[in-house]
Amino acid sequence: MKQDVEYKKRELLIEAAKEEFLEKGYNKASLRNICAKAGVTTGALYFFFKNKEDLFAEIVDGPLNGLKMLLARHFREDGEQISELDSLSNIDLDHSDESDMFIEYIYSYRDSFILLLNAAENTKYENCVDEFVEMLEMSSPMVISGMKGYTSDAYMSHWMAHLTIDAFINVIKHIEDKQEAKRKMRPILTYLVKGWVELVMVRE
Amino acid sequence: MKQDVEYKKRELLIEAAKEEFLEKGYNKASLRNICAKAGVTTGALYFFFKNKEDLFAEIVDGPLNGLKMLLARHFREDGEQISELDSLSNIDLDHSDESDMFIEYIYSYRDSFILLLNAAENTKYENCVDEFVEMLEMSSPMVISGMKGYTSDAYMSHWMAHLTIDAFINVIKHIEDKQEAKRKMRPILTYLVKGWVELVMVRE
Amino acid sequence: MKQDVEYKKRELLIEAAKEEFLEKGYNKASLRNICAKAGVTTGALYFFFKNKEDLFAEIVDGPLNGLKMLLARHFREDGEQISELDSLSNIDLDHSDESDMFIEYIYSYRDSFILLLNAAENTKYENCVDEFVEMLEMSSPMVISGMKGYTSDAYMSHWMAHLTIDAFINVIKHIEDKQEAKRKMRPILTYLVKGWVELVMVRE
Amino acid sequence: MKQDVEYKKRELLIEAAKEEFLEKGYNKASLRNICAKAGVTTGALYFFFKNKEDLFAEIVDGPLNGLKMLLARHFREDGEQISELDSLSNIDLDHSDESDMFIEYIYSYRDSFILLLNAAENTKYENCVDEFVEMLEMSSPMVISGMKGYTSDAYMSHWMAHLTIDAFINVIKHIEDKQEAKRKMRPILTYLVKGWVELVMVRE
DNA sequence: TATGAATGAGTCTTCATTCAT
DNA sequence: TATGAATGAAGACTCATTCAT
Repeated sequence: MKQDVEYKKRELLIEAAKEEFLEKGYNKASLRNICAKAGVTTGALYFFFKNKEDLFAEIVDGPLNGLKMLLARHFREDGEQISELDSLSNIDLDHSDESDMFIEYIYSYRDSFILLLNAAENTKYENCVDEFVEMLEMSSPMVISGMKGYTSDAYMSHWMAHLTIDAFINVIKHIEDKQEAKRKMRPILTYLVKGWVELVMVRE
Repeated sequence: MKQDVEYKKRELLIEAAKEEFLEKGYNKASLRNICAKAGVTTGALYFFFKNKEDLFAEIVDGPLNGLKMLLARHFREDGEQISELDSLSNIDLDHSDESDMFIEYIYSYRDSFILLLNAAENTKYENCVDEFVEMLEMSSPMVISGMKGYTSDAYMSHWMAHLTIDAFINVIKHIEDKQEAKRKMRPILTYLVKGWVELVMVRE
Repeated sequence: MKQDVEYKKRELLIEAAKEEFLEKGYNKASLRNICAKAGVTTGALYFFFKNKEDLFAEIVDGPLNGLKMLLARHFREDGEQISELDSLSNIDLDHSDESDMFIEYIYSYRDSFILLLNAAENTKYENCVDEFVEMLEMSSPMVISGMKGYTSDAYMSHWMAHLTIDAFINVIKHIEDKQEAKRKMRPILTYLVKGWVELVMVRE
Repeated sequence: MKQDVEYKKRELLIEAAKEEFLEKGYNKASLRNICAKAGVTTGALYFFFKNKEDLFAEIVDGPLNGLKMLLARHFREDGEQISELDSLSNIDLDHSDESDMFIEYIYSYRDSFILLLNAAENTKYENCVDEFVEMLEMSSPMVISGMKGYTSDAYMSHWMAHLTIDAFINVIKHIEDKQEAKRKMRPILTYLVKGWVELVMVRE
């Protein structure tokens, strides 16, 4: 009973924080406002969270790590799969399933990801996008070098990684409906895969 | 003599402001700090500039408008050129010259553009990128509808515009050397043009 | 115990504010000074009060509204009483009791009223005197038109209202002792009532 | 020629100052604004006027002193006249001519007097009204004591002086047209004179 | 758990005034 | 005469954070 109430206060704070951070960004967001919105006192906030950054982290950290793990696993499996191919023509250009999975995951925490993308300035998360770019960028040489007769162009690898991540970000930011997002993502991804093949892969 | 000194103070303020805005973003940038860095009193800043936003604008507005005008002219000319084509195969995939010109212009005010891209939150410029996306997005239907037998896919037009602008932004943000930037931009642009042709143009 | 101390700080702020506002007027009054006088930090003031105007209002609003209600009731009763008269000669020229009552009320918040009269420039209260003039001015036609054979001169009504209110204001401003104020007010009021009868009432 | 231009600047400053002081009051009036309105630089203002207070004085001091002198002369003559009376019934209740004269004078500098009445807070002129009250208050005993068998009630003398001055002030503040002002003032003055006779004069 | 009073450094901005030119 | 750059103190107000209770 008591616990319910207490738990609720924490939840209320997090919901209020989401709103405030989203509306004003990390810096301009006011803890006072958040407390007021949540109908809670300043002190209470500091019972549940260490400080402003911690409050932000609480909203954002879980989903972000989840996505990182998902991606890491994806890249691992991708590497294993491709290393079994022996011809360029056998590459699977259709990545709809993976794309759908990512969208599925991200959209179940869309609030948090929107926060990460739009309201994380002056936070340790402000460059989190770069991490994803880097993960993608790093994975491609491993994948490609697994193929006979091919090596990857470092620079193009970087830029394709950027474009790919940006494509996801654009979808996440501007399309609210999950199914719609999946649908829109697929053709874009097909185009991007062609980019990887044409620009990044170089015949030795 | 005197004039030199006076002129210098304004310049010093602008230089200090660039540094501070870049380092902390618009919001967190402190006018006190800027004045201190410039070796000037608070009042002096308010002699030269109306307020914080005006100081930021002074750094950023000129270059931004210049680019807008450059782009507007480009799109106009592009439309005229293409409308004379009568076959898809005649489309010029090489946009190196235009690309070089944009890079050339942007890099002559790179400080300002970096500020616009990284430090314009809570400024009237915070969505300036969207304007460029929109300009590009809007220009493509006009260009394509000028070609016999083709029409443009609205959604893909939007996403290609996004990717194209993002590509430029990535270069501007991460490559310091102008010539290097030009060199890197060319193949990316070629790839992007292919995207426009493949994804956006639809046979009627 | 604790409560005493906390309560005191708010009180201290209000007392310091009264002093400062009185001495310098609303505009020139400095919140810093007020806090210093009260031995409190700037933030504390903003915990208790929303802003400068709110601090002023806190001192002044209650007493002012009280007086308005008192007057409203007085005018209502006055109207009822007089409407029962049928001859000018029956008008009661002695308003000592009402006068005493108003003085009594006002002097129990004299600080606040002095503030309203001398230090409310640039405040929403700066024209509060006019409101009282208007109340008085509006009430007289109602009263007079209730009497057979008489109507009121609009212009004289306005000026008598002004003089009447001014008479009270002069007393409040310059006489510190409540009993003294009552005593001084009475003959003045008698004279003023004669003015109402002679100048404002017109035989139809 | 040159002098014309220079003279004009001073005039422009004074006109701009009148506007600004009237609109914002002495404190809130900004010298910068005044200079801007006048199309003149800050330095120029300080060539013509010593400082803010001096600028205000320049607008207000002449008319104010003129009125003081007018009043002083009036009181002197009044004293001489009345001292020749030997009966209360011979007192002239009609002061229209004097009233008209004061109104005439005041309205030829109405801007300045409005400034004195509404915008002189924190100025050495902020209590100038009191001076007039005092002049009037002081003159009446002299006048009355010149009459056989009468003496004046000090307190009532003070309050009648207040009411009389207030009556003028109300007219000046709220009636724009000079002739209208004269007309409105006359009956009020008649009433006030009766007050002086009834309340202030006491049979020995 | 939670309160809420209090901190104090910090924010942007405005101002009357000065002074070398 | 007049400029206009520069001063520097002061203005109201906000903030994340702390702590005795």
